[in-house]
Amino acid sequence: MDYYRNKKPILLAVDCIIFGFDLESIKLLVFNREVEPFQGHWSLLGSFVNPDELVSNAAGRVVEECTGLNEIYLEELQTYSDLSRDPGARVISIAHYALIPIDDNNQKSVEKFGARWFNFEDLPELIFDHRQMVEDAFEKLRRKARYRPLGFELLPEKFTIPQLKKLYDLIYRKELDRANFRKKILSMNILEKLNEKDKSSSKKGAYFYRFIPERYDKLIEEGIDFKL
Amino acid sequence: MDYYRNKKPILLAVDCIIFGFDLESIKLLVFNREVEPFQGHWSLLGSFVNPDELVSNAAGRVVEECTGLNEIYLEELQTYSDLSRDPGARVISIAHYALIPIDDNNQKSVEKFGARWFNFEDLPELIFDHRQMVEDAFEKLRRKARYRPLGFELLPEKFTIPQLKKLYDLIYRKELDRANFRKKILSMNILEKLNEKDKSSSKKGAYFYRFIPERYDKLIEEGIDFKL
DNA sequence: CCAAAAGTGTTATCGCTACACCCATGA
DNA sequence: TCATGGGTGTAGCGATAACACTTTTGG
Repeated sequence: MDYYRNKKPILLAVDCIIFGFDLESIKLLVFNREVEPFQGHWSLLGSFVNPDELVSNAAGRVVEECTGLNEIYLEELQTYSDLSRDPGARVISIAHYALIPIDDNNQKSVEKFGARWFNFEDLPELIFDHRQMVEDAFEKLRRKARYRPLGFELLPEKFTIPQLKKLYDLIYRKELDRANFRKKILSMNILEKLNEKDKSSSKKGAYFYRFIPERYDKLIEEGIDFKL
Repeated sequence: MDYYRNKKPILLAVDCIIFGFDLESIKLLVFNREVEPFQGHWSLLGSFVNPDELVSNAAGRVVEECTGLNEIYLEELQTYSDLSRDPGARVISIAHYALIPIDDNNQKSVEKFGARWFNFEDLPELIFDHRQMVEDAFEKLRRKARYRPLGFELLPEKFTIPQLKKLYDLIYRKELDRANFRKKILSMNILEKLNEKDKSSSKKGAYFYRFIPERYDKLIEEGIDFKL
């Protein structure tokens, strides 16, 4: 309490909304809080911002600590500053959201760290205003997916068109037309077809594709309209 | 310096990128800094965030102090946290941008406050990273104008279609087609034609319109595509 | 052989672009 | 009457939506 005597400090934190995709469903990474207040409750991953680091670095640090990944899509969402959002102290949080393809590697890191992937449709109760943050982040993700091919950030190196479509079905919360989706995606010229099939979900099998980074980057600069 | 002894504090501020439109050109509100460092240089309007206020309130307060307006479009842009962005101290700034229709009333408030509208095409040098903030804000404005009819926030109650087109010409940095612009706008059903003409810019005169708030709000919820 | 998913083709319609054209009026 | 900016009409094109059809292969 000494700390508060002369000047009530504003503590600055980051919280990360970490989205993942395992080729089946969209997931959210949360972890079981180890400290009071609200020990044992589910929470987004967060941290205070160190006095000598960038805010974006603080967010990157949090994600890396938990997943082992450090070259992922990470973007600032917005600031949350309600006076009573954290009952323990006056903490202003700058929320960030991240996109991660879930694979066995980072699945392990996550477990070691004590975090857990929840189905996005079926989240547990979260502390503070974290639920609101998640909803805001998802809205932004949907919006942004319209003018930037964000979907790819959530997919592994190799993926099939049906898998990609599945992801967009979930982001847009509606079933897109198979045929039209395929045509639209292929017309963008950012995909390379591989000589390999994924047979896990059908007898015929679906060709794997990978995206061509140069084309992808070019597209982002030009700010293509990605309506599906 | 006592202050720094135990804990290096992070100071939290807001800076406001205030866009205006006077039916001729887009303008930016800046003011001549009264305190060191950089006294006498041009700067965005800003303030430290008080310990007991919302970040968004801090931004609203800044805008109101200077323009007298308090029900304007105001939105968070992003955080700027470079360690050396402000040579005087470690200040993290959460930039906001605002949209204001310029009229005689607020023109006066602005002058009284010692601020000044500059043509957006012809800005003076700004301190710190304020130039970067302005560019980021304008980019966001352009982006956002595509899926939300932001233009109206910059116009007075009554305006003509050519005036509205002029504004979009400037936002998109290209001359749109008169005929198509008109059709697109009118097809959205958010405008009401008035029985009054503006004769200031042509012999024939252009009808005034005003927008219908209910329709406008509905449109925003539905998230209409506003590509022009 | 058949069910089920992958992949291709076809058509009608909508919206956008690029114009050409008409209208009103002050100088 | 004519130059000027406001306002309207339309043909052509390209993208999209909807849906039918073909292909592949394990069970």
